[in-house]
Amino acid sequence: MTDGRKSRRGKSRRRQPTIADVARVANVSVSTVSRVVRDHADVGSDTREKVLEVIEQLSYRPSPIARALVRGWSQTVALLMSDIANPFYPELAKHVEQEAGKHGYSVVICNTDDDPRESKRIVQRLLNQGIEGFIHASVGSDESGVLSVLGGTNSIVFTNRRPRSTDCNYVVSDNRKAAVLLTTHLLDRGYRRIGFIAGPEYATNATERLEGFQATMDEHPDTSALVVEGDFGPESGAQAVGSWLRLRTRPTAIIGINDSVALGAIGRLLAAGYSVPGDVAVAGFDDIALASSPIVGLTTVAQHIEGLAQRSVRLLLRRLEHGSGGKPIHDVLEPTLIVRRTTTPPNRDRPTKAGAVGDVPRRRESARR
Amino acid sequence: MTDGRKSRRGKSRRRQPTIADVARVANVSVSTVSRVVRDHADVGSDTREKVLEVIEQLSYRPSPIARALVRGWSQTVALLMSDIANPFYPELAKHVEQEAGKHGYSVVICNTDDDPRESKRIVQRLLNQGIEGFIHASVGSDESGVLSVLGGTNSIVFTNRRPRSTDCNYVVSDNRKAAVLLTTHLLDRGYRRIGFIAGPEYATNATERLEGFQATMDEHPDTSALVVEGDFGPESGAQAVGSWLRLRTRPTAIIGINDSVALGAIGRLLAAGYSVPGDVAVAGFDDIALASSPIVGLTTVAQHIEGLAQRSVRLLLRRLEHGSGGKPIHDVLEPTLIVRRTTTPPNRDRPTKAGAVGDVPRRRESARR
DNA sequence: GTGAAAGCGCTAACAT
DNA sequence: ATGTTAGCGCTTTCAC
Repeated sequence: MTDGRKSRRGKSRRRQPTIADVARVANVSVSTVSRVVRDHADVGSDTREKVLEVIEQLSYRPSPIARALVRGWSQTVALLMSDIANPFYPELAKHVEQEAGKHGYSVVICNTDDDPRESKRIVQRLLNQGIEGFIHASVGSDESGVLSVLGGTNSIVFTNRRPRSTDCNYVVSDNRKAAVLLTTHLLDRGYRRIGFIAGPEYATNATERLEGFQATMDEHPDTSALVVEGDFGPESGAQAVGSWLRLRTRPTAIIGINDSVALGAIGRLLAAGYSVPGDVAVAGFDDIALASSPIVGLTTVAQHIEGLAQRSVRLLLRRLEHGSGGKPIHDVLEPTLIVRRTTTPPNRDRPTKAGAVGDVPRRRESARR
Repeated sequence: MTDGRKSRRGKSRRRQPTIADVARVANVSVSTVSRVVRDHADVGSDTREKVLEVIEQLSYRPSPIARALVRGWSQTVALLMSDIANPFYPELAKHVEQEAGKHGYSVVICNTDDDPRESKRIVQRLLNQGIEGFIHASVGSDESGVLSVLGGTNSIVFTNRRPRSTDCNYVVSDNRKAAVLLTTHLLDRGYRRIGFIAGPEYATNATERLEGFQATMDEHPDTSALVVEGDFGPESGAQAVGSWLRLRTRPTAIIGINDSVALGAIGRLLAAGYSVPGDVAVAGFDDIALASSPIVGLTTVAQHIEGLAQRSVRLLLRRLEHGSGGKPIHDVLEPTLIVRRTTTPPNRDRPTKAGAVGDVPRRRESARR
């Protein structure tokens, strides 16, 4: 039964033309068509011409699945992150997607919720679906689990959060230094009692930032540091502020483990009637888009999200395509301090009377009503 | 040559065990293994036991590629959006991903930049990679192009923006009504001169909102409406405000086509020395997470992002799995007005003196310094 | 330069 | 209940 017209699955998908169809119509063999498609040499120019014509006419396109089956790859990588709702990640994802697209790869995006079991499951499922490579932007305690499922370290690069194992490929920014820059800035501005809203212990970017902060504070005996732990969401920023508000000796400046947390902190401060930066200065990390909005004008340390994304993708694809080329690569980018309004009080000698985020000299009395 | 040990490609990938390996070790046929794997009936419980054991032992996992090839599907769908950096989309994506994951599907996320040519290319590439279904959250003028590449309407559902063609499956919210609700709210609050920062004409959600706005304004002769067009980004909000600021008769309330635009508008207002809502009220659409932050407290109309996502996914999977079950489905969700601070001036009779976003009664004089 | 044929790893008739 | 076998659409030796 070489008819080839077996009954198909229930779906009445219009059958796509196959390489065999092209071959038949063009009156050549499938291998010739295959050669043409793959731009292989050894094809008579007139033959090639004709085949190309038929391909066009039938609007044939090679099946990626079949190709993947026989060649062993799928041109798809996955981007793992703890929470896509955290603004940092979409920005990262955007650039990852762009860079991967340039190389003909698609990107699957997955949330891990920082749950090790879930991460493992996700990786399994993705592997099952033929995903070849992974960019993990949120390693936490799931590291070894993921690595074991992957059966190695050659199809994954970590970014944003450095993995524990030094055996892995990763692209991160120098978080410790970022914290040093930021803390120094605050100290220079005269702040002495600084609150630090830390991240979870399993996240190395968080612990490195905390370390940089503490080291810097330790160098200045006349300062005092308050540290509370949170996750990376705005809520934990709000909670931290809530706990500090009850203290007699509140911090005069606050650092959030990232911009989202800082924003959460600011929200809570405003809600409680404090002005930022009039009463309390606030800063974060990452430089998400919102940080530069006049609404907030958040002082922060830029992570160069685009660079992180591009380098991660390139590194991954290199690994994927040229195999395990020797030692793992560790790419560490320089952070940049960006000073904005939330650490720049209008009058640095005394708190403002009415200050609030967005409060600046007025140009007119009012709008018409 | 049934040896099966042909020389593999350059990559020294550790060969994964195949179904044949399992069959050999377990001393059964491949079909039996296949049956076990697929949880098919007609397998002796002891045989099944043994096979399972071998599978475990060899840590065998069926190749998704081969499976996709023979079955014709890949368990992967794509989510198309104009710009993942626009906060609305990550929130949508998150829920889409969650819902799809529940059904064993992965989601590929792609940016179209609202570029018809690019959209078409993307869909082609994805199709080439074996993606089965599409959720298009940003149809614009690319509709017919995409549809033609897809060769039909059965593997795509539109959401967020209604497609032109009524032949398509879509899940959207009632944007016209949303605008009516919002405009009415503003009118009720006493605002008469209202600026509307519209979206591009190719986006139906934008035009529907505009239409609802204008219809409502038309019902009140004592009002005046200003409309400028923008895209969906904060920048266009800022620009619109910029242009209105030069007018003698500025709007006293502003509606952004979405929350991002509204935020951009607020930013510009603050930067120019106006207070929100003291001098100008501002509102948006969508109710992104940030809208509810105390920093902004943005009045908006909720789109119920989660519902949109869930219904879209379910509809798509139903279409994908049960084929073209009759007529296209049009799912329209009810919007909800959410009134917050940006349309609730502290004192409604006259503009406040020092008001600004985040300005509320203070509890203490100041923080210590 | 071109074609025939053997798979890639799996599923689904069709036997038995 | 289990095995045999013919493909899925493509790539890739190996002949001619």
